[in-house]
Amino acid sequence: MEQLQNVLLSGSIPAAKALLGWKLVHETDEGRMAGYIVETEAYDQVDPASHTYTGMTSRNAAMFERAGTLYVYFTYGLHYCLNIVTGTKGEGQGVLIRALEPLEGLERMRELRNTSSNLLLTNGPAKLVQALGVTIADNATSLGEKIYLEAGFHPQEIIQTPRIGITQAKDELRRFYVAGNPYVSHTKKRY
DNA sequence: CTAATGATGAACT
DNA sequence: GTTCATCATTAGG
Repeated sequence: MEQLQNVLLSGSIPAAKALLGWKLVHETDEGRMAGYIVETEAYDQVDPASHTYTGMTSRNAAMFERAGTLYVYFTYGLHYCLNIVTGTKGEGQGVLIRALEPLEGLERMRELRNTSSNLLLTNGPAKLVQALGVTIADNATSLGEKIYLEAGFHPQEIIQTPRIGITQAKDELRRFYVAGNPYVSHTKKRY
């Protein structure tokens, strides 16, 4: 975890890669939900697609905090997504968690997501936030409170691609995922 | 199977 | 008024 903090400090791109395989845990009153991180994207202040590109606003302020802060934002009028802030305080960068492989609390996740398919539980940034029961109230809190990371597995192969759902800087290779993992977003439905 | 679209609100020009 | 780091559903082939 010492190691992890150093990687988070080193910048969003190495952090996005290093976070793959870590277990993201949320302790709630309804139980513990957890999953391996299998897909991420890196954002920083020199990136036109980043919320921090044009500077600090009331929405993105958490991204300018120190590494390990959580940035939860509301988008498209109905969805929330979760980032882990990277870099030093004031840099405005972070890693978007795009997909998890569900591990613990599946029952509760299916309830929150209103689906019976495990594959569709957490294979997208807004989906995993809903499945884990994360809310806007968690914005600007830190890893180590109700939400934290535990050591997981070491990915065998990591694929790097352009990011998803953006129009700016669409050719920058800032998306990373665990090769062959069925819970990666935009995977064909197979159930 | 793939493509189009509606939901729904905050931030920005 | 337009854009958006999205998703579920519907229409089409």
